[in-house]
Amino acid sequence: MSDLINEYCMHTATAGELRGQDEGREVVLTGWAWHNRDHGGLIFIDLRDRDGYTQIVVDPDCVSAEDFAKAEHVGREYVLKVSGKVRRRSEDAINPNMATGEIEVLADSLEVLNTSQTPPFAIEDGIETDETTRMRLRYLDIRRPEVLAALKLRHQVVQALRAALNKRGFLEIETPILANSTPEGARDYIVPSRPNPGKFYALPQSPQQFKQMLMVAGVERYYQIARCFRDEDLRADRQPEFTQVDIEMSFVQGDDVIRMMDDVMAETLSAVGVEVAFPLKRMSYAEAMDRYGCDRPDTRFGMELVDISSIVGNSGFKVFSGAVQNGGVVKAINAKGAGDWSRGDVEKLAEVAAENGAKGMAWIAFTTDGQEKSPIIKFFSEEEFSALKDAMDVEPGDLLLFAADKPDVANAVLSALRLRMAELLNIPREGHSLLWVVNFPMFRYDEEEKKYTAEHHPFTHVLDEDLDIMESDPLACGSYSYDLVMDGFEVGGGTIRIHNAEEQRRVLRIVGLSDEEIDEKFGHLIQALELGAPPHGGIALGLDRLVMLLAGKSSIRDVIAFPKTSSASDPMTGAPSAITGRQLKEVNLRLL
RNA sequence: GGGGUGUUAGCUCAGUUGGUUAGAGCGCCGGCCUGUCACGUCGGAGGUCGCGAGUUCAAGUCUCGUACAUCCCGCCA
Repeated sequence: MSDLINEYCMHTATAGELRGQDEGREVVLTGWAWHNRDHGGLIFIDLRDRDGYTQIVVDPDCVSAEDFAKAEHVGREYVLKVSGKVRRRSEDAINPNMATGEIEVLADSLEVLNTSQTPPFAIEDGIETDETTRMRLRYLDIRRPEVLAALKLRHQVVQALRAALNKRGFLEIETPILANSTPEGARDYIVPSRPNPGKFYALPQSPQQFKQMLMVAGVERYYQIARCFRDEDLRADRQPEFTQVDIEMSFVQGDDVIRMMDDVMAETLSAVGVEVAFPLKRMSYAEAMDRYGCDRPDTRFGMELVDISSIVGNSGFKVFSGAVQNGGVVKAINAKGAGDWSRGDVEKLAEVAAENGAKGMAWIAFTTDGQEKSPIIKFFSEEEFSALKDAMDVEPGDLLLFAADKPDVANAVLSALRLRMAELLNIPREGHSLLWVVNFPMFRYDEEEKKYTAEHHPFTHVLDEDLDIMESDPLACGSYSYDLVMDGFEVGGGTIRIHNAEEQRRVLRIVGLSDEEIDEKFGHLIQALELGAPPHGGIALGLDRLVMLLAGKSSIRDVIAFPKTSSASDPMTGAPSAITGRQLKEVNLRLL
């Protein structure tokens, strides 16, 4: 393989591969001039390609006067072809900070393949240039080693996943990009159909229905590196188009897919040098909510939520006792190391609580010199306060933060505070922590829409033991569902699907569809289930997020070759842009 | 749709209570330099302070609006 890198092209070696053992080799290198150090009578050019860089020495005794003159005028990012001999550097000239620092290439000829304007930002790691500028000239940005490294890592992850799936008998199959609008879920990107005036395709939010059809088709094991589209507002970890590793398999039940993915992920992470203990730990959705207030907990640190409703539920502090009496809970976290914070700094945290729906945020500080500070201690009896301290494992230097509200609000508030405190206290979060969060509830109740919706999606198989209570008590139904959580991010999610047409109808009725709507919108799916659908299930990995975390980046833009800005535009190409009146007319559209 | 932050030289930033000709580092251009590797050294150029209004004798600085970027909430089955 490595020999083939230097075939079919101008160079005979890459700038990053030369070492001491290559001494004496006659080589031709091509690449970009990174630094040009002109000493008057001797010129050093660092020549960079995608592998690394090598120092070129241009000595007037070894090249023609013409080539030496060319070398004097080589600017940043000039494209060069250099022939010469690999030479071991003298001891005092060895650069230990450079992979190729033991050698240099003494040029015997130099050709400028192309000149370059001076780039607006340095082509090197660690720059702080505004992202818009980098994205406008993304091809320059990708020349920077750290950006290219992220794309290389992405490639390795994809290849490792493919290898792991291939050897387990999965077939890689492509599904349509021009698909149908889905009635529920995110907003679709829509594409007008010229031969069908007034009708539109939708770009797929995921190949969900197609992959289920492939199972009905008898493919048995399928995967796809699938581009997906959602027309919703962006975030650091959300782009309008993103990539899922979409996986589906037949004749599975229960935790079969989880067990398969444990092996696939073990092989994939190992291939990129990340060692994690497999099989991964599993945690029920209920336990994740209870301990972390969140269905995608970052388990690299503690500061877990503690339910203290039974301790303070009858206390004199009306906020706490009132919350419990109204069916709510009182939970708290212990932020160790924040006990000496100023009152002002603590009160600022209340903003985080408020953003997440809290009406206020109670706190108790235990200073390192043994004092207890808080506006609320006076409301507790000695027994209550003592039991509280026991429950929260209090020591001097601790700060307790409380949330008293409906369970979902209290969880959301403390989950956000937990993450914020980890950040503010610089709690170490090195390495990676992966786990499965399993058994999500099948339904949740949407207060605004006044109806039930599917927690994962309406194709999820209800737990066998809950099938009988689906209509009578939907919220009590569990499901065969699993999220792969890594470092506090959902990097994958899947379910065992419904393969029984009648169960599928029942679920769709519960989420508010009439029989007519079911036939209209999901008729093809129901029919497929009626034509011999095997039991099946699968998962989709968020490739961008997975690679982002493995690359240690904080935005998926850093692991996408050509990402979009937060307004979903591309500064390089200018997309999206206006189209001509003729184009509009051809697809029967008129702008408002 | 809402909130926070930002926008000054090619890049990263500073710019005091509103007050003379808006600064620095890096980069760039020119000269010198045979062992540098963030080369060194001497000299030089480079600005519609995002855009538009307003207040004022006077606006980079204050007010309002707006554009773009970024983070978050809503949204993302």
